[in-house]
Amino acid sequence: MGVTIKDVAKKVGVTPATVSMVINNKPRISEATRQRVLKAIAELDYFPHAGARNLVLRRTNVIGVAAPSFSSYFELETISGIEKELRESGFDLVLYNVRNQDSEATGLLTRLAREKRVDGLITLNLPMTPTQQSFFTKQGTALVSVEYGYEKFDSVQLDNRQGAYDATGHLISLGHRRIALINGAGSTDIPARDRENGFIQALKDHNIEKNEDLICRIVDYDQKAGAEMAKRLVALSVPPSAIFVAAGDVCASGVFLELRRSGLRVPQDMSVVGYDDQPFAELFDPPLTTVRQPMAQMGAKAVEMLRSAILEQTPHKVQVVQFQPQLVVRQSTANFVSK
Amino acid sequence: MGVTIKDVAKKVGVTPATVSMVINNKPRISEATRQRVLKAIAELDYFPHAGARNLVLRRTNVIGVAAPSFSSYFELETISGIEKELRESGFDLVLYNVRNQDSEATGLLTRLAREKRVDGLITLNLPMTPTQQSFFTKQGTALVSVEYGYEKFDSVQLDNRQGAYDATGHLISLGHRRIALINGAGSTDIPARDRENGFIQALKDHNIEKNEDLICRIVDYDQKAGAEMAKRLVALSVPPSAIFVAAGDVCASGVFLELRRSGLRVPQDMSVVGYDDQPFAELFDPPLTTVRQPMAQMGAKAVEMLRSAILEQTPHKVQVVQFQPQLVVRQSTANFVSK
DNA sequence: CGTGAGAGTTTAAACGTTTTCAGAGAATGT
DNA sequence: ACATTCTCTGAAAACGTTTAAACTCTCACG
Repeated sequence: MGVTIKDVAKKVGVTPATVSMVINNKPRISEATRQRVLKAIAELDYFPHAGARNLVLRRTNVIGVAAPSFSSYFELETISGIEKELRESGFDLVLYNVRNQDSEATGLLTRLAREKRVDGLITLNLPMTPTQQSFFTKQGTALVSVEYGYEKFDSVQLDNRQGAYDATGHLISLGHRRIALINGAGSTDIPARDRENGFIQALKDHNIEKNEDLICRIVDYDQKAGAEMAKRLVALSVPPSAIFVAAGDVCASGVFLELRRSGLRVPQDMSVVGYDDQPFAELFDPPLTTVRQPMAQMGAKAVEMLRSAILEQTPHKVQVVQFQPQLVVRQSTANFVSK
Repeated sequence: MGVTIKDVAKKVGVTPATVSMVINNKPRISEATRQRVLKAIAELDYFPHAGARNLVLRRTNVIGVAAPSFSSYFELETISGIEKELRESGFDLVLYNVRNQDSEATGLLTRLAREKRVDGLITLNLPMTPTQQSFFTKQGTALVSVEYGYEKFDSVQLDNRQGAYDATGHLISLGHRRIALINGAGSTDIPARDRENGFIQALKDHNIEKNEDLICRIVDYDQKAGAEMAKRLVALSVPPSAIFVAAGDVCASGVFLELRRSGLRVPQDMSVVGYDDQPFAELFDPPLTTVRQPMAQMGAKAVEMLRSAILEQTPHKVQVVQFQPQLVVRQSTANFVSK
């Protein structure tokens, strides 16, 4: 059915080896035959069979991207960056939606790697158990992790501590003293932990006492959870004057909804800061002050690191690159006014 | 480096053929050897090399998804549906972001197909030129198109006409007579054309005269374009009392912004209907009435169709499946009140 | 004219599977 | 005991490439 390298070889009156050398730009081919081969390739509309190539070259020019979901802006934007960068280096991208974190994840990813379907892997926002990690190191799989950091693997990280520190600092500089935090709670959620540390550090640096009543931890980062926590905070005998929703903008939207329901105005009655700078953050009423993360760049960087890890033959030296988030001040935060 | 089928054959004291038969559940293997082989496979941690398999089986168990962008909710949700369904049938998914519609797109997609990297292709929201189409038919590539319909290919379509008809009908039933339409304009944009037809049909069915001044066509479906058009509509000597933003919710958000800027309240002064039901539509102030499309289901259906197209050997019979959109009424629409 | 070098091409093995066909025993029937 | 059938396994070719090594020219040089 398909036209093979033999067909073009026969047409030109030459062996497959020669054709192969032309295709791969090998040096010792005369210009005359090169031209004839190229012509035949064009005429026959020949394309090399990727699978056959894999087999002998031991590489696929495919890299895998694994993430626990594709539904959030974070993943979307990062993947977009990855895709673009990959395209330019001639790689294909295969996507893996790794739902639960244990067996299934391992199964899928290791299958990718073991079956030699991919040359390398990028994990996105994906916590790995020690077992999983050791599998990949043992297997020698090239892997770079985005967001999470691991001892043995390259990673592209965000300075979550700093992001939270800046957001909190912004509120403090506006005069707020009672600042609530709504944050993620997962035990494996390192980013959430870092953000919390940044938050606490900012308070400490301004001699504000940490108040456990004002710290909310949620498991699902959705609108509903945000609304619930906002309700709880508003009901406190002395409610906060500002809320930092480190759990993300989606969650912050829930906070907005609940505040409106309670008749509180943003930012006059309550300042709110989000995290992520999702595209809709600007559409909020009022537009949300939030923390932007350079995701497309991170994706591109991850690809760059992965490529060099793949090409490298000397034992790999683990690299960590950290990106800085950026506070985007909009209209959901205002000076504190005492009542 | 990697452990091959030969290694396990040797360990068991049997030939590779036997191991292969065990792996593929071929019938005529004695239970005893089957067990020994399985044991050896587990002990050696053997996984078959995907590339080698491709080569002899002439199939990759990979399908490609091509879309002009991944940034919109539409693509995201559909891909999610595709991924899930694919996973269950043991396929991998490779993503192609096909930016411009001409040469590059053809190049990428045909490469995928010609190099036999994929068993089939799903195009998402991707108009194809006749040249591109004929390439795939000639090549015999299994392909199903989502959103766009083609004579020669299976497709999963949405009844855009009906969606627009319902949205418009909703506004009419609320008493609106001067209804504006903000719609896409691309010459290849069939969905936009269908929505416009649905809009016009609804007017006609209620004896409302079509008014060209109230029909806006935009090229970029973004916030800015939406805002601009809203501005234009508001400035009319007799402005509309309702706007149907068939170009999508993102665009509708621009309309919201502009209306607020002009001091007009939604829905008291202006009813607005969007299209897409993006997750943030519910976060609008007020929550947006819009048209929901069953994207995840469409993705799953596309996979199902593609799979049967791949497996089928008899000359393929083109199938078209149409899904119905659903109007989601929220608070951005209200009864018309004359001033 | 013999030798060596260099350029260009071919030969042949290899990559890791699957599968057809044949072959070796064991079981069955006569 | 012999032919026949059956069950299981092995041998070998095939899939479409790449590449090291070998080969064949042609040409320059002494």
